[in-house]
Amino acid sequence: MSIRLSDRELDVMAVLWARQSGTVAEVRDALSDPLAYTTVLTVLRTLEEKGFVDHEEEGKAHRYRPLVARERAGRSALSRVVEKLFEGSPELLITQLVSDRKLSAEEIRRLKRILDQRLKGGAK
Amino acid sequence: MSIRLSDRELDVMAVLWARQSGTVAEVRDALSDPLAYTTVLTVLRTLEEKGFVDHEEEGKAHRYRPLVARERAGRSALSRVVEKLFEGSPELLITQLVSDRKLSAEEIRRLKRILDQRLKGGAK
DNA sequence: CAGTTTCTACTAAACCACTAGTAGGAGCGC
DNA sequence: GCGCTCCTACTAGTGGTTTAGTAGAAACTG
Repeated sequence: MSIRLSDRELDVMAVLWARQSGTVAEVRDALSDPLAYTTVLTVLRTLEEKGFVDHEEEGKAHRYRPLVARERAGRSALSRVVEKLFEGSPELLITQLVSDRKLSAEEIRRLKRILDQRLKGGAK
Repeated sequence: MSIRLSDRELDVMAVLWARQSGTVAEVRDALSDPLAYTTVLTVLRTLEEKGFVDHEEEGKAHRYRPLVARERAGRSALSRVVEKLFEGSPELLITQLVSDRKLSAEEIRRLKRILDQRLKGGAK
């Protein structure tokens, strides 16, 4: 089942993924855009409504936790991008990413190692 | 400058990228979802307003052409995904894509070759 | 305990995405 | 020419996203 997050929801989730959990005030402080307290609260509530986060009481405040892992959300987003913008070909996507030289030599070497492992143990 | 396409706009752009150009009727036929003629027209018009497509007269109809390349749109979308969902690390993204075993052994070998080339000639 | 701060719950307004209908022009078919 | 079809232009409604204000409870501050 695919995960769908709006831009702002994604910002908020990113904070929760990074910190494991957060109150409204904590999330608000961590966001790069200056938003009203109640705005952040509203976003968290809609995220909860959609089942992407949870909360427990902490004093009189609520502490929110992500219910979906960053990996799962990443997978979802990536599928969409591959599908719509890279003709369904992950290879094409990686090729473009690599040729855009956003990777250091060290990272490229690490990736080669990962590919090798996949080639060896990969089947199954 | 970053390119921003809504879901439906992306569907339409995908058709234009695939066919090089298209009239409203052609795009409509190529879309997988059954949309009203005027709906497709509206999407094309907003795309034009945003500067992502162009059109020329063709008889009494309009023939639309993409003004942005698929690569550029892909780059934009990918940056956002890397940023928000993979902690700014393209390497992490590729790692997940590869470990999700969406790639055949043949594709992995091709990728290794690309990485090698980047390692050799890569520094520019 | 009165004032201030901190919090949630509720409400709301602006904007955009998405969908499609209606009007009216242009051309074809007979 | 009359009707049918195909086309654009304009209009509009629904719903989601984003933002934030107001109300009122709870707790801290002196």
